[in-house]
Amino acid sequence: MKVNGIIWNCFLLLILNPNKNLMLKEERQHAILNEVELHNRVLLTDLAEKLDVSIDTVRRDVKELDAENLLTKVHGGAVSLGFVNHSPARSNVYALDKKVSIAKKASTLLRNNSVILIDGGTTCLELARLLPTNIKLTCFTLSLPVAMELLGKPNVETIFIGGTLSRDSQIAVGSNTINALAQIKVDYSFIGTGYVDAEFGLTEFDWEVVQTKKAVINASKKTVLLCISEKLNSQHRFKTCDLNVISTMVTELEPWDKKLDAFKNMNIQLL
Amino acid sequence: MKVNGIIWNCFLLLILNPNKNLMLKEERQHAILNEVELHNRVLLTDLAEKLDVSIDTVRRDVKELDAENLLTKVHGGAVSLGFVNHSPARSNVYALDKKVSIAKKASTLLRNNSVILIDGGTTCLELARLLPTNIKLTCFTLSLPVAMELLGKPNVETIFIGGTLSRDSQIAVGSNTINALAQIKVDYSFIGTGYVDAEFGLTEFDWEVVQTKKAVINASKKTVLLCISEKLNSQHRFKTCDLNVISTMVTELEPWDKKLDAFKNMNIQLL
DNA sequence: AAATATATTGCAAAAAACAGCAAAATTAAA
DNA sequence: TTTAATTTTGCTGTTTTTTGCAATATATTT
Repeated sequence: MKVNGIIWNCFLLLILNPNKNLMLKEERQHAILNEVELHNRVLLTDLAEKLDVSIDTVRRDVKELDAENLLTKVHGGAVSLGFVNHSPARSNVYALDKKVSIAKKASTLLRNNSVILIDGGTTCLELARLLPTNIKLTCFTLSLPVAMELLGKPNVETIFIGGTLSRDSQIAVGSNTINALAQIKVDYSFIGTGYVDAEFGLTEFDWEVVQTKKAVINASKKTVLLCISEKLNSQHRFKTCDLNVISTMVTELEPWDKKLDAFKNMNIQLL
Repeated sequence: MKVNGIIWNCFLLLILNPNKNLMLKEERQHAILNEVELHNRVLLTDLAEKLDVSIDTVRRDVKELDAENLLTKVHGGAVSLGFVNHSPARSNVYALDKKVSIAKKASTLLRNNSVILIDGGTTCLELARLLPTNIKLTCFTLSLPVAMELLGKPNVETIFIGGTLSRDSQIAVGSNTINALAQIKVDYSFIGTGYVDAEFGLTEFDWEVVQTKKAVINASKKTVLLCISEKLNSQHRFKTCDLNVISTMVTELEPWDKKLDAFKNMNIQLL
């Protein structure tokens, strides 16, 4: 009788479990936070689809997370705190240790008197922070936080590429910026990306950011992509470029890691 | 894989069930804790099933464990302690000092759809911070901190004038900046100054900054000087301009204050 | 100004939490 | 061993929380 009940429950479990992906609210909010930290910006509709709940639920979750100061709710979506919060204390950068290791590896590419360009995003910001102090650099940037960081480096001459400022990415965008970029050619540009896929290349959430990144790539002899492995094999709406325009890709993984297999025969230096 | 786990649980249940009476409360709570630590989260219903006790019992257990701070009880289940995010709890408390009154007075000059330029310096930064939120503005700036501040204003479109960044003043300077400024004409520019004197005009410590400020003044129909009274009647090496090119001077003093006597018959609006 | 997208609000169904109570199990004492 | 006291457990009905839906309001874009 009792055993019958157990068998019955087992049966039910077997039948029903694959269908229902039951999720705790906390778990869901955790996933949302993760997504926001990873991509800096997400749409409520995308979240709802990904988590398989109604948009209302996602909206309520985001509202709560915003109230707890864990992210910033914006019209139609949410952005990470780091993007609107200009506090020098970046203790809450997502996957900071990975980004630090990426930045360290990337900085080995630098030579004395190199002319470089550093893009926006938390990984690039980390590079700016960890630039070696023993070599002289001329550094262009269009990111406000990166520029702030570079000002603290005595060995770096910083040139800000002006233009209309994008609120959430905190970088200069628009025609002005693109024109200014057209007039320079740097040795290396270090760029981040919202999403990267071996097949679809680099993609972004924001169309204007894509235009700017394209101009950045054109303004550099070699382009270095800084990207934590979590972003590999993801994609979004707007395409920046194919992977073959990237000279070097830096992740926190060892170059021979299996996760990088898809990128190995693509004429990209893996670091 | 998931199904295998379920089958395995069923099997365990069937085997172990006759012994279930041996399971003490403490033992059960230990099992719950184990499950939570293992999977970071757990549903009460799953626990009840797994441990073959009523949901109420599990609930009470989880409640106790929560009271002992061994896990965190949430609606529908429990999550491990490390799982819940401890909020960074940023406290954005910034003290409003005397410059606020200057900034407030200056902001009364603004009209809807005004195109303005805000210079660097702490007083100008305060203006950026206190810009009214109810009128739309297009705002140029060459100051990094001001730009950061402006990004937080939803009603302000911010354009950064690029150029080489000056380390100590945190503004863009140099030929690039001056060229860019030559191409715009704003309604109002709000500038600070290192030193001001009724006779000698505006002077600065830094030659490059002077060049930039000159270009700013040229790029504006009207120039507003923001200046705390402490700076009145002081001068330095490099001259920016005479006082007669200034349209409005804003101090924290009342316009009729005796300290402003020297500026009263100079065709300058005192605010 | 119209059209679209996003927010807000109220509501109802489902799930979960809670409080009180009685049966069962455990413990303590005779 | 038996009995009484205490704790634990499961059940019931009620309250609260969560969630999705629909209608309305607000915001954004064209």
